[in-house]
Amino acid sequence: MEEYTFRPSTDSLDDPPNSRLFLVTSKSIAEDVIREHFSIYGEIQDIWVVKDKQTKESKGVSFVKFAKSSQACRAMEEMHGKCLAEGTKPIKVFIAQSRASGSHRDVEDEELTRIFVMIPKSFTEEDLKETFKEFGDIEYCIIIKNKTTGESKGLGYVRYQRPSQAATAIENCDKTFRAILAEPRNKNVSSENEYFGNSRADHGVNDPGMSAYPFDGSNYSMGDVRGADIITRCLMVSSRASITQEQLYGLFDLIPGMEYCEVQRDPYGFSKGQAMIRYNNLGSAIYAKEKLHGFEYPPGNRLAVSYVDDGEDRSSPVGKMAMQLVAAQMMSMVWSGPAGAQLMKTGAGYPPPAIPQIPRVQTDVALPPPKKMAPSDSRVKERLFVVFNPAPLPVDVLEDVFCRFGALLEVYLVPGRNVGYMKFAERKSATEAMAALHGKVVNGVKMKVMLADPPKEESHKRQRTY
DNA sequence: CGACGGGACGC
DNA sequence: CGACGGGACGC
Repeated sequence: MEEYTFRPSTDSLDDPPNSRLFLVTSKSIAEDVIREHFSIYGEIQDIWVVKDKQTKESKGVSFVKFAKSSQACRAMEEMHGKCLAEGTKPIKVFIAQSRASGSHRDVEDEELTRIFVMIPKSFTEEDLKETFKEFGDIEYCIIIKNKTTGESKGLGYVRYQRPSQAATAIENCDKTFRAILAEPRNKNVSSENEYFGNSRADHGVNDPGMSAYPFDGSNYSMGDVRGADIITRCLMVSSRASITQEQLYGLFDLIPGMEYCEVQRDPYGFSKGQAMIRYNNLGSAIYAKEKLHGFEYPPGNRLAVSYVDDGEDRSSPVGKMAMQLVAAQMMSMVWSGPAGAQLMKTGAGYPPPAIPQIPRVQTDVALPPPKKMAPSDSRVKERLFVVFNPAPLPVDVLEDVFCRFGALLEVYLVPGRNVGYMKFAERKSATEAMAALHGKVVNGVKMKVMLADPPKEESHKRQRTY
């Protein structure tokens, strides 16, 4: 263990980065004079006038620690070259070198005015400028692109006129941009990089198309549209393997509007492998039939879904034709995707019935309906640690499943491992997701769902500037 | 038992 | 030229 060392709680040396000023003044300038002139720029956490140990005389050097980098930068910009008292020399003001660096070279504006951001691939340089101009005068914006295809890499630089503007952007822009100060271009890779070439650019690890994702239910072709079919809100599900009420409910409830679900039982209480499902609207029933007929659930067990005559009055030929017309339109829409939906909208003269999302998950647990993800700048209140067997589920499936308990912030899969983390903005959402999903199977993948241990406190190598 | 990311610029 | 002190009481 280390010796006990005193760690001040308020100003941790240079936290946040670039929040401390280095002043060169006349030796007659005292702390109170500095405070007088600098406190208007923000919250001063510490002022230290360096003095000779013996004589106690000022060495004409001081440090001023602000709460924020933007405050320190502003003070530097405004105060550099000013005189703090009659007959004293103009002061010099710089951002202090970080204590650890050991260097006493002046920190130049060049290093303080350019930020590096992560942006959507669709962002143009104009988009970038529009987004970041609210924080200050932009000198230029550049997006890093693939040199051959011209495609954006989702990274950009924004150069501001002044350090305080760059600092303000880093402090206040949306967290999803991950804004940090850009490393200066010149002084590049020499010391801390490996000797073997570039590497590190593209680890193409998690290819979603290749992921171990045994069943997604999307490839099963639909049944023919036969005029003789009766179409009802009521469905019969047949399965050779026995399925519990809860499993079936969870599966068919993925389509909104289910109002009845019951597994048929024989006199001994065992499932006969048949169940009745009813939806409160025809569209959902049609959709369920087309999507779940032939669906493998559990994996290897193909479900058969058919319409059941529910005794509803269908005697009117007009009514029957209308229903079948609706059914045919919906199926063509499913076949041809959104374009078909557009055609139908204009062709039929009335808006199509709402089509639920394609069920992407099959699971042995009844899931609540999906909820919105938490805002991306929310604080992480709880993390779940999930172990997958035999292989991780795709991120989009995990988002779909874990978001249903609310406040899901992010899904992170550890590359090359069968584990991942689910970040939540609410503790309750996390614990409810854990209670509902631990030990359960989704798309053939069994999950262990536990509270994550706190991340290991690594040395603050990567400094964040907010 | 399984465990902690992501991001760098043709001079 | 102009660069690194102070000093502490909890889960």
